[in-house]
Amino acid sequence: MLNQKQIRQCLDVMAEMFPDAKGELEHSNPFELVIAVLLSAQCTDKLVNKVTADLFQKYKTPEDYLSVELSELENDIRSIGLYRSKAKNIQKLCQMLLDEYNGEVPSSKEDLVKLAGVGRKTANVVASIAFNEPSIAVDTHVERVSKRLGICKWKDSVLEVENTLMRKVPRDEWSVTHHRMIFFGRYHCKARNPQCPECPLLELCREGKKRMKKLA
DNA sequence: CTCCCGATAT
DNA sequence: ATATCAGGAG
Repeated sequence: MLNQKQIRQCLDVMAEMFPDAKGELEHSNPFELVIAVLLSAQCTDKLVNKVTADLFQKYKTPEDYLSVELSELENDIRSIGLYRSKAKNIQKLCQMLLDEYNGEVPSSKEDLVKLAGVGRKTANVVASIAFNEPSIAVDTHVERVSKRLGICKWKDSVLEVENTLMRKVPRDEWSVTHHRMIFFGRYHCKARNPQCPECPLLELCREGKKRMKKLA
């Protein structure tokens, strides 16, 4: 397990590697962001952007999403995986916004997680990006990177990973750290073919050293 | 825990 | 061919 100083080192190296890491889901308001993040489950953000380019032209408000048949909305997001449950959740979410939040996206995480199709990870992303609330959303990348480096334990749940990161990382760095860990995981510490040989963090990475030994 | 599920990289 | 992709609900 990494100590505080080593974790600090990880954050600094990631900051150097990805100085302007930020969310890559295209949106122009909180409502579009919620839809985009909901769609991004088990799917690349690149594909989400391709779909939302047309989607956001056609649907501007919660009422717009509710004005069409479910099958039509399914069709509009078909190229994204899990499209049936996502389409259903979008309509349910829109109805909830109209019924309980005056048609506006709520800004608190407690309210966000109540929305259909919005779990803890999505709520954290929306709260962080749209409402500037410090958060560390733990997605597959953040979880994998944290566990490989040894910032947390292998069997930790995503909630435990989130709590550990919030304890070890200064609050005012939560949001940037979240984005940098995602970039680090997406482009360098990749799930399939991690770039261990050329990794500046190899010396303090438990999993990295294990992989190098196996490679030799 | 399983299921949802198409696109993409390897 | 198959693992993986900014997960969440039942």
